[in-house]
Amino acid sequence: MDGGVKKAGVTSSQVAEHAGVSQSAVSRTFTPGASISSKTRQKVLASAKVLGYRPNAIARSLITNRSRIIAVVMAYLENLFYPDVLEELGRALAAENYHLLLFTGFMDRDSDPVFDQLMQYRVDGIILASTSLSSELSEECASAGIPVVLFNRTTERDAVSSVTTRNREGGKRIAEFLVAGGHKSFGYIAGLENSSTNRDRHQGYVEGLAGHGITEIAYEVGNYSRPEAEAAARMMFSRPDRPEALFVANDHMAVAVMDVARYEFGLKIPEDISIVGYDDVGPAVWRSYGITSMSQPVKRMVESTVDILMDQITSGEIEAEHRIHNGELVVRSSARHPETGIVEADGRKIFRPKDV
Amino acid sequence: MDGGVKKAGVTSSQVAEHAGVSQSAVSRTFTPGASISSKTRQKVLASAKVLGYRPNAIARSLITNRSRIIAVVMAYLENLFYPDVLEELGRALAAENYHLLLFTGFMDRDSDPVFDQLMQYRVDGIILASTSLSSELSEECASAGIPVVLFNRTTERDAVSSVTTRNREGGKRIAEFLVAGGHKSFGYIAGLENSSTNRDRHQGYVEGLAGHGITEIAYEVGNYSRPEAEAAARMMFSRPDRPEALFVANDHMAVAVMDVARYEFGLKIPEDISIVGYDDVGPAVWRSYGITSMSQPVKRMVESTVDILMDQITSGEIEAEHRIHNGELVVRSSARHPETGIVEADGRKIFRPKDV
DNA sequence: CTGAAAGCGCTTACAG
DNA sequence: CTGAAAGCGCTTACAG
Repeated sequence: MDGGVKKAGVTSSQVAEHAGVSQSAVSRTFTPGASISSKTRQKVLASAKVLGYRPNAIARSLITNRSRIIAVVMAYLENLFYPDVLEELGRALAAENYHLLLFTGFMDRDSDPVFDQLMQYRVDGIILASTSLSSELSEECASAGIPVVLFNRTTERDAVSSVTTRNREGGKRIAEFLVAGGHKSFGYIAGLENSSTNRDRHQGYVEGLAGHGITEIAYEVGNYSRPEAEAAARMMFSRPDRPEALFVANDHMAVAVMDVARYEFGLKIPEDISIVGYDDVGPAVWRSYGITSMSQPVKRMVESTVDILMDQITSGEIEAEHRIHNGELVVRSSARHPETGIVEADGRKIFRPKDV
Repeated sequence: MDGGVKKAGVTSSQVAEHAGVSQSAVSRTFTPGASISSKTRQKVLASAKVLGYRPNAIARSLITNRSRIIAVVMAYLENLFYPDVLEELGRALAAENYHLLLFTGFMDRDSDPVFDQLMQYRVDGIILASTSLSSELSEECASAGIPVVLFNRTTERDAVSSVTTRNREGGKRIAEFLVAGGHKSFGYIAGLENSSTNRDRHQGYVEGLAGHGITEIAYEVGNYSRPEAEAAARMMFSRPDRPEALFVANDHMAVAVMDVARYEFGLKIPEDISIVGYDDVGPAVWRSYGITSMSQPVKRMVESTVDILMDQITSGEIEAEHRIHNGELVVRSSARHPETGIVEADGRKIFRPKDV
């Protein structure tokens, strides 16, 4: 009965003694690429097994100055896009033998304490995947010599690496789609107004519509939050000039907007109103919603993110890099279809106008 | 231009030199409760600020034998219940000054490599919040002297701490509700058949129905996966003896089942079929689904989990503890309402039969 | 309250 | 290929 007492944890010295070799030999056995004879190695491995030895990653970190830990800051996970990203990150980092220290659940912009924690753990890299964290934080990290990648956002100054999709082109594509669908009046429900994703998507939408001589766009703000999106939708649908076509800045909000449209205003989708979203995530795919939505290729975005990090960690060079991926406008049933421009690809319907 | 070069990181010795005190004094300044004069403390703090010093948590861990890291193993995040839990855990652990090392994105039962990682980082505690991990793993951890809490599941032998809700009572309550609603035929769509949640919910359901002389229950398996739940629903709805009332083992599956019912079989909910779920999470609340569902009090469950962990860490005693919370059957529109037993509480409709 | 010193469990030149 | 030794950046008795 040794239950209840925390085992001391067996050390390399104990293994060394048991195997009749030096502590160095034990260390080399567990260091890939270290020079060690197979015979010694076998002896060590055998003893390690008997004693239940595992190298202490903490001690290793201290001396190598590498923690093999990547911090991921993700303020909220309600939007299924983020859990998706997180799962993919878990996979990708594990494949590189890195671990994921998650910072989530604080809902503020007060990121200084977070930063402090990151620094104390000497993380090897940082992924900022939340739209509501300060740009300062990221630059602070970068200037501390820790590789940082912004996921799905950028900062004004582009001193920090980022991975995004062509949000402006996405907004524009959506405008083209809605115009091609024969809609006459347009609206936009914004996300966080000072986020780069919202800014770019909105700008592209405005430009796209302007290209067809349309300059009036009904506008409400949902701040990427479900309740706020509902409120925005109520405002939008109460307008005397309720638009025929609505671009909602992400799917998380679009779902809420559709529910308000159907169950509070009795609107039929897409007969009474066409709705297009962004992210192509979770509920967007479900039959109840079937949202026509710009996709963001999560898997490739995550790959790029980890790529940049690994590059910077191994090279020691921190040079800002910006990887921009392409999305597709996946066509489902939440918006009227245009007569042309819809093609089949990978079993999905995609909007690809000829002139693009 | 020092960009590109990883800064060495300033140490306590450097701060000591700068402040003209011993390295011990610096350490004491950053150790809450250590005996240090306010004067020395101020000097140290000033120097630390100038130099940008932060204690190295890795070095601290090595000597204190406390990493202040809790590992959370959560195989998949698709079911919004888990991101919810994760966010809450992030908050609760941060409040205790602990950090969250997340293991996710591997979709198998092969948890041995995970275990190895956990051990190498000398985590202070482990939360197992995924239904697909082996019971072995958890006992292995426990026997290694690391506090482990199973979240939302139990094992046969109850040597490992757990936090759950009364799943059997929940299943029973659902049976009572459906019987009270006047349904005559019943079905069940199971989650992972060997998971404790599924076993208990199913058992309670069966017992509850048996109490009313009902022993025939149409049965399909959805394994807590969306595509499998869809397949199960198709089987269920194709039966000549399609049940009037269906209990789906969690909301994640219930959403999929509702979509299949409505859009593939043209069934009206709840007119043609009543559906009840479990978890009371995310989409359950949305108007498109409005699922009548047993709630699991995530916040309180998380509090209990962190509580148990903190107790065991500080006391050094690892004694299995089982906390069981109560849920409520939250009544919405996915199932026919009984004439009596529905009460209002906290602005929600709850099913609470008198004789319970 | 303060400092000198030992030591946490490793990695890695260095010399053989 | 191997071992003795230094050292990573801290905490914490110990003595004053």
